[in-house]
This record gives sequence, structure tokens and C-alpha cells, in this order.
Amino acid sequence: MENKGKYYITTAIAYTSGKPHIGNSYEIVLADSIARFKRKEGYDVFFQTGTDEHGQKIELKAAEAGITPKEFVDDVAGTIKGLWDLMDTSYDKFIRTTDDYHEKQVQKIFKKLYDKGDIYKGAYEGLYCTPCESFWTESQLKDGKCPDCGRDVKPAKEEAYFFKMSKYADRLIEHINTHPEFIQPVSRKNEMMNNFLFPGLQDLCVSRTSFKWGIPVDFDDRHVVYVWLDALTNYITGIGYDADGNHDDMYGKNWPADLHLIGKDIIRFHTIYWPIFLMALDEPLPKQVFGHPWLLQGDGKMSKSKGNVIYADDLVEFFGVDAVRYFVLHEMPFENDGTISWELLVERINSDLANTLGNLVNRTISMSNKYFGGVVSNKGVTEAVDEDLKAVATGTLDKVLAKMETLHVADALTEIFALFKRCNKYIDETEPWVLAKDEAKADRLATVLYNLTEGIIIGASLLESFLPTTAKKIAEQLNTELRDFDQLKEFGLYPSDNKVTETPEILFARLKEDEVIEKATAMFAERAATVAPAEEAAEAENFGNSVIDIEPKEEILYDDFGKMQFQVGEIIACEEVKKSKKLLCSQVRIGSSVKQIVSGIKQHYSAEEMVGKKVMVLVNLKPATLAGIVSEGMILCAEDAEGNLALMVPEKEMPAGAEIC
RNA sequence: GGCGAGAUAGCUCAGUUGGCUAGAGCACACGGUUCAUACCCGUGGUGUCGAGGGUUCGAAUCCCCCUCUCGCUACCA
Repeated sequence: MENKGKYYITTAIAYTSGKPHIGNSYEIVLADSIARFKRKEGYDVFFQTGTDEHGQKIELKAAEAGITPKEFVDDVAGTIKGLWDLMDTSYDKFIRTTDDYHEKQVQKIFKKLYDKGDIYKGAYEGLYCTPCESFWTESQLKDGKCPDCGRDVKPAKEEAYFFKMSKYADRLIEHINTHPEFIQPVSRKNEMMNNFLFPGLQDLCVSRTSFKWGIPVDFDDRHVVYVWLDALTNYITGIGYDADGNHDDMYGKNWPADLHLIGKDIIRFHTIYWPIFLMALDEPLPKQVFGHPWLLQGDGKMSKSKGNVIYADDLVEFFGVDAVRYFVLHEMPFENDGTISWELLVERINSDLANTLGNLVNRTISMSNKYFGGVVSNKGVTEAVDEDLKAVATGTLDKVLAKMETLHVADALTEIFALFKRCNKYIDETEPWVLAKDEAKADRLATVLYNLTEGIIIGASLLESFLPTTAKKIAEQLNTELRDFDQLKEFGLYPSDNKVTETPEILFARLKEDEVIEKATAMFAERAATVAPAEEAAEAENFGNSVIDIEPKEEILYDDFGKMQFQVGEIIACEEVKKSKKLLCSQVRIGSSVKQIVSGIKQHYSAEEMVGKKVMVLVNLKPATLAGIVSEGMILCAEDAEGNLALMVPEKEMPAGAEIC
């Protein structure tokens, strides 16, 4: 196979806050299939994946578990690597952001950018808006006041490091415009341009002082490096980048990356921040960033306490590795989210893997054994019907190549299965069992079986990148080798008079939907029973007995507190604010008066369930207009790290208007 | 609210620059076949191509408007 040069592909590194579910394990399989395919195309592939192990969330989870953050991430990283291995993925490098060489380079990179002036220490004196909890740069102020609320801004107590994003914005816009392939799918390009680049990039805060579990800024160790700056650089530190220029040869060879494969939720970080960091480092930009869609669970929302979270290892236990690989690859379209459910899994496996492919291999080998003692011979007795089979078999490679070129992996699989379907049809057209009854047709029969065997091995060779184990099994059963791509345009390379296995193994057994669902239901029930008592509190991640730290605010006087009037309010009516996605407009009875209050809680409470609730209200807040509606107060809520809200309600029955003090 | 995408068979979706009786896979029904994992092959849709209007000899495909869904983003007292 000719060498086509290097191909460096990466996945996003997985966040080690917990075991990833199947939707998160999809990416590694997709990347693996692309990596294997590129290798077969003749590229010198380097495939990197790994784990992202710093951040406040991990610090909290470790504390919750009573272990150190490092112990925590060692455990989870081990689990993730185990899953990647279970899925039969052929990564060349598994990087962890706690690896010492990575941490050292991140520190050097931070210093380098600081020395260069792209990172500067927060000059926020007079520029913090307390009510908005936002920092502003001088240029963002309107008439010297907060651009959001128009109030005074004042000196910030917390210092932080910032990255001058705007400095490189024009260059990035230029790059994106001149490289239409850079952001995939293209629809994402518009989102980035319209929402971030055109309105103007704000400088990014790239350090934190509110927690410790991160890479310290070496010249100012009260700060740790922002997790995204830490995580994104894995793509270069993993292949030997050195901030001083003493790169490993691997780096010179592989950078820039050919493809960053990531989830659509982190496209912003990979197509804006990451390219800009690279520009600041004077390094070339990755050639392509593909934000793939998600594989969502169809039958109800996943929840640990319900026990119905599907993990890759569950599916492997039920169906086997290749069946799972096939499903996630096939079910995931290019641009829209895909769905996973037990019903869909059974349907896909039965119709494609068991019926079309497995049965084809099985019936072909069975006939060879039955009619010729397993010997497959090309007797050269061809008929017109053979031509189409041969044309399809030798033409599939180009079709698959074309689909893979644009990363349409699901469509590539469909092309391969079209070949297997064609083989099945060929059996029907040639009717080997009829030929077998006439001894004069023995050579024709042998030729037919030879053609079938050849068609199957061509298909299996194409399938290898996606279902490596299955492809290998087919080759073993046919007693031959899988082929390189440059041998797939020729028909007839299967050695004549070769003998296939006498005992063909069933590749994929047909499944009964109700049995699978019954088994899955039992598994979920058992898991819910064991998980619920112990982990229900911890379930909703950081709820229950976990804790949350927020940025401390300035100390206030009792007088400040005394200025605020809190009362119990009864919601007597509530309706959605049509023009908004998050706002509910409530009529709240407070004593004998009724106030109209708008709250951003539509995603957590429906208008109907709000009615009748007694809630905590800040009543003497200056009225404001939201989405065109006057709001005369504030309904108080608790909020967790994920932004979930809970209304504050009195613990005992209290009348509307009761003072909260 | 801003920007963008989409609404096509029961389900998941294809439908190039407008053109003959609108397609594929799955599911379903019927027929054929028996080598094979009750499998394979064939046949079968009167689908308002989201609603309405317009341009055109002709529109799923172009224009206008409406409804709904989704993504990103803003607001979220």
C-alpha cells in the first residue's frame, strides 16, 4: 500500500467526573473507525485519546468520596481506559492531563503567553459589577457603567489572568472563511461566526483561585490554569510539543492535527479558543474540527436512581463488541442526534448483522461444505448474472472511500451492506441448490460459490475498519486473509481450491426483542435497587449530601440586610412569557396586595405547578422590565452547579405576606 | 429577542442547477424459494412532499406569509 503521509486524529479527552455512558462512548468508536480506515488507506496514522482530569467538580467529588483528587481520577481514568479497550479501539496514545510532562508544558505555555503579553493579570480595579457578578474591561463599559445593568462598577478583589482573545479574532475569521472545511458540519460555522466572532470576542479568564485541583500557575501559585487551556493543549503535549521549541520528532511529524473529533457541545472551545491559543503560540491550526451529534437514549431520560443508564459494557455483555460498534456507527447520522433503545438495537442487529451478513456467510460456507467438501474452486464457468455481482463487489471501495472522505461513516457502512445484500440476491439468481441436482452443472456451481466467497471477503475487508473482530472471523472461516484496499478493485484473488471451515460459527445470533427487554428491565431493576439507597442522594450528581462552594461576596452590614424586605408570597396565577424560553410570569399575593414577578425558571417549573405554591420573595426590589413585562420583585431559588433550581418554600404552613427575617 | 437549520410513506431519512407515474432502508402484507440463523429473493403505498398565496408551460425543489420543531446565543430581579 502506498504511503499517503501522516494522519493525526484525536478525540476529545473524557472528563473524569464519572463513568461515561454509551452516548459518551460513541465518540471513541467513531474515531477508531476513522483511524483504522485511514490506516487501510495507507496513511501513517496517530490516534490520540485520553482523559481530562482537573477542575472543581472533580475536587468536590473526590472530597465527597473521602479520597484525594488524584486517587479519584486514577480510578475513573482506569475505568475509561478499560471501556475504550473493551470497545476494541486502536488508539496509539492515551494521555492524562495529570501526566507530568503535560502539566509541565501547560505551565510553560502559560508562562510563554504571559511573557508575550497575550495573557495579562486582571486589571479589574473599578470594573466589577457586583449585582451582575461580572467583570468588564474598560472598553466594554457604557458611560463608565456596567453595560448590562447600568450601575456602577467597582474594584475587584479577586485578581485573575486573562487572555487577549480579541487580538486574534480577525485572523481567526479570515481562517474560517478561507477554510470552509475547518468546522464540520458547516451549519456549526454560522453559529460560531454569528454568536461569537462577529459580535466581538471578549477576553477569556484563564486562571482560577476558587479551587486548587488544577495545574498551578508556576509564577503565581495561588492560581490554577483554567481547565480548558489545560485540556485543549493535550493535543500538542501528547505528541511532544515543547514551549521552548525543543519538540519531540513526533510533534514535527504529526502537528497540525488532521482531525479533532469532538461532541457538538464543545465546538466553541475547539473552533475559537483553541485556534487562538495556537496562533498565540505561533503554531499551525488543526485542519478540521468535526462536532458530531449525540446518541440519545430514546426510552425516557437517563437517571442513575432509575438504574436505566446504558453503559457500553452493558451493551457489550448483551450483544458483543462489534454489534455495539455497528449500532452506534450506523444509527448516528452526520448531523442530527441519533437514538438508542433496546428495541432499535435488536432491530438493527437482527436485520443487518444476523440476517443480511451472518446468514450470508453461513449459507455460503454451508453450501461449499455440502457440495464440495468445503473446497472453493474457480472453474471459470461464468454467466451474465455474474457481471453485476463483480461490478458491485469491485465498485464498493470507491463508494466507501467517497463517504469516508466527508466523514459520513453511517453511509459508508450502508454501502458495504449493499454489497452483502447483492450477494444474497446472487444466490437467489443462481439457485445453487438447483445446480447441485445436475452433475453436468458442477463446475458452474463451483464458480458460483467461488464468486460468492470472493464477494464476501471483499466486503469483509471493507468492514474491517468498523467491525474488526467480525471481519477477522469471516476471513478465518473462509480460511484466507483480509485484503488491503489496493486489492479490492480486482475480482478473483481468492485462492482457487482453497478449503473453508467445516464448522461455520454463527457470527450474530438472531435476538428476540421481548427477551432482551426483559433482561434489560431486570438489570435496571437490580441496579436501581442497589444504587438507590446508597447513591440516591448523590445521584443528581452534587445534590444530596454534597457541597458547593461559590465565590464569596463582600461582607455586608446588618443595615444592608435590613434594607431587604423578604416575605412569603402565594402564587395565585402563573403563565409562560411567550417570547422567552426561560421566563414565567407569576401573580404573587403578598399580604393584601398582589405583585407581578417574572422569573427565569420555566425550564424547572411549569406554570401550572407554580400556582398555589408559597415562596420566598424579595419584595422591595426596584421594578424592572423583562421581555417587555414589568417585574416587581424576585422569587428566590437555590441553584446548584448544573444550574438546577429549587424554590425556597417555608417549612411550615405560613400565610402569604409573613415576613422572612 | 437575535442568528441559523428543519417540517417528504407507520419509523429513520435521500431528493443535484425547478421537469416524465416523488425515492431508499426498516417495519408491515402477499407471493416465490429452501443452501442458510423462521433466512433469502420478488411484489405491494390514494404519501394533501407542514398550511396558505405567488412566479412558471411545469415546483417537494424559487419568492412571500403563517404554524410548529430543533440548534446556538441573549435575557433569566
